[in-house]
Amino acid sequence: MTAAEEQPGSAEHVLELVASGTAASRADLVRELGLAASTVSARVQELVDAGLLTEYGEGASRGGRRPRLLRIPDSGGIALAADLGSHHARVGAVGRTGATFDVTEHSFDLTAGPDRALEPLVGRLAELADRQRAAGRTVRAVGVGFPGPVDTGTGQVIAPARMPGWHLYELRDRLAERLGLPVLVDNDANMMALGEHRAAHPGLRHLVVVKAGRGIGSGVISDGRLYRGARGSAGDISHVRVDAAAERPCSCGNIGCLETVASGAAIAAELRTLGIGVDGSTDVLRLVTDGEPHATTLVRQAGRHIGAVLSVVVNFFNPEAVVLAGALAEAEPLVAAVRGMLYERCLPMATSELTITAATSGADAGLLGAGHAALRELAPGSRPVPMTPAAPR
Amino acid sequence: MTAAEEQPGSAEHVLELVASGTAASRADLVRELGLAASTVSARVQELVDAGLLTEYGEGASRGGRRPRLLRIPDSGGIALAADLGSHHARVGAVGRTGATFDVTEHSFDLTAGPDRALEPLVGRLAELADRQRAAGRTVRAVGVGFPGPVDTGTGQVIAPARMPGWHLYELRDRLAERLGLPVLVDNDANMMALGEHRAAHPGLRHLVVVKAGRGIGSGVISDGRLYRGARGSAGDISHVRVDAAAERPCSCGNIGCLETVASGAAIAAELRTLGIGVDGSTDVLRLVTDGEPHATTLVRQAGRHIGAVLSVVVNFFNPEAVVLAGALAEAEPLVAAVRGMLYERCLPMATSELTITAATSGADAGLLGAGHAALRELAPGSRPVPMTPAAPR
DNA sequence: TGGACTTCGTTCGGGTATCGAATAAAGTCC
DNA sequence: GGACTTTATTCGATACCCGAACGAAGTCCA
Repeated sequence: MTAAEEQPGSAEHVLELVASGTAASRADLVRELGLAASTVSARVQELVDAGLLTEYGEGASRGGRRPRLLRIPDSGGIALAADLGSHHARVGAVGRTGATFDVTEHSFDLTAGPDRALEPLVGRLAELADRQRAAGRTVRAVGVGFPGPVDTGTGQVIAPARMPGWHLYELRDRLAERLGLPVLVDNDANMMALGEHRAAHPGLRHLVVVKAGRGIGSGVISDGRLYRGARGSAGDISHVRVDAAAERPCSCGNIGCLETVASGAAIAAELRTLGIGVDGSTDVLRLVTDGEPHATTLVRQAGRHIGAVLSVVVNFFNPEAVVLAGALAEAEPLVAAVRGMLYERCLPMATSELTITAATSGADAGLLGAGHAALRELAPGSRPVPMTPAAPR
Repeated sequence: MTAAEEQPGSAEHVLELVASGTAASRADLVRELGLAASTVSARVQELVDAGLLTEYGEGASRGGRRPRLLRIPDSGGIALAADLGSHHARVGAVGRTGATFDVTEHSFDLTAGPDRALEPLVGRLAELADRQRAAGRTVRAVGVGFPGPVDTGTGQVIAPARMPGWHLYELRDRLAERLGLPVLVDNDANMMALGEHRAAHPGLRHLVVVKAGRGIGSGVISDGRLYRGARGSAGDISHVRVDAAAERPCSCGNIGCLETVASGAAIAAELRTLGIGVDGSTDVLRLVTDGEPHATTLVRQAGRHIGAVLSVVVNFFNPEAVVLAGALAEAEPLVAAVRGMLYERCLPMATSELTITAATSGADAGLLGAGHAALRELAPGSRPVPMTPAAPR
């Protein structure tokens, strides 16, 4: 069972079941969807005709006629995806199956403001699109994860800390205009949550994905869908007050935020005061894996702080899993510290069946989520623009 | 627009729109449901025939034919509701309109264990049922709010603190058996959340209702529906660690929980050490309204502690409203302290349109929620048991 | 080796829910 | 007193889904 709660039998639902590997034949779909075999047969035929689904031979018999296997052809449509960080960008293509193609990482300066940052990004994406088209794949949409708040209704960036010039920038529309493709923009932690959910934990209904990198953010999956909250700011744990952060001023204008003691940026700053030269959170990670004691201590402490905040979240939200993503999540001490804190502080009922783990899709989680979201939202189960003018509901 | 996300046009949805006052005529329903007028007309006719909906004259013209007003007759079915506390029980009847009838409060000892507590409860409910039937109303179901964790699947109580003998007690089935009616049991904070949502804030999608009484609990409405989390323990904020609680042992077996410094029980205990005789949280409330300085200080401090924990919840969950319910919520200093804490600590984005308020349905919130939930779940829009064998889905 | 049974998939007739147009009823407004 | 609104119902037309029947392809065992 997939977690998504769509109309059973919608084209999107069928594609998702096949893409995720949950269903590989019409008979599987009948079981998963709970619809009549005749209905499924008709729906599948439509999708095959539309080129969104392909048959490729037959599977093993289970005591009767062999099933005719279904697959999603990557030629049926891919999305370009970009996972933006403040100083780097990861760019690649994502197919409906969850496969990624042609993933590259570039250094790239978001803090220079939209005017300076947009060009290189558009350039990378346009080149990627060309290469994908040359490989015979249809580019249907673009998904972008941005390291700051995004108004998903308008596609504008909202008051990101430490990134002057971006406030109210219409990132979605500008990219769409330049690339000639529909674009979806969302917060990077939300994209990661979507990616980890689809790639590593489909089936889970309630999931919190924490991104611990230069900054700290989290994306929330509730009832199998991304939860954004009233104003789209759900998932923020970065600006929770932590006693250990005392009076430290935070980029948000408040004091004592979690971010000031547990983010990659904070740890790097602390290491620099100790005379250890580090640049970003990947440097911090490297020091930890090399066994540098100060870095290890600081990372472990960061994990404790994050765990303390998450203990409130886990008691309140009672998720099935907490996934740690971002550069620092690759540091074992951080994961261990979070685990310890959660098991110590949370109610047994909340942790007894809780999975606490590092992201399995690793650095590509954000990319996957962005690509998936774009395909789902912008390239639904039919040709470019369906004739029906967006059913009034 | 109501927040509930049901099949548009389901009998339940229609009844809810009428009950909440959102729709008062067929034309209103057409607008709200987005269905064709003919469809709505047919559906309404069915409901009128079934006695679940009544016409009562005509409304004001809006420039054309006058609408024929629809109303939910309370004779169409009510639920018995009980809001249980550790030392008292509030019992009453709830109609589909949200009206309450014949509400009474009894002292009653849950801590004496199920065998001693069940009889009086059954007695009260049976008497109430008799009176309601004598008044010409059909009793369709029973809803019960229990002050502790409940497995809503089985209707069993789960390991409640300080209430020996209740673990795994099949409260739902025992009551159903004794009363001869379908029974719904859930945690009291959940019931309160449902009640406040329906009665005071329909239309809001994301809502946290905090019950501050003898204990502290919260109920969460997400996407217009009660959110229970993976194992049904969502909404717990009582056992979050608070620095001010230091090493105080908590009923949950851990130390330093919010409950040990901010619950009515904790405040009462503290007052007793000061030589002030108090019994329950209503006593505490009385002292505060009388201006007793120690009580006021303690309550204000409790508000700060609760607010500090809620600030994490508000940042993370980004609700549209935080509603304070339970006895202590009637103390102004507590509400003020929570407000202050949230505005000070949360992100502006999370609080700029956040409503923070005391429960408007007051002491009846839990009753209302229990009644509503029972009617919704157990007495859907038709006669006792529909012929269709619970559509396989 | 050949039936009996299983699994997979399609075809086809029928049921149900909803829609839209036509119609009627009742009122407002100038 | 007509022109236009709003409300409500009636009546085919339609889309969607189901179930039964059937065909196709395989397994299993005597």
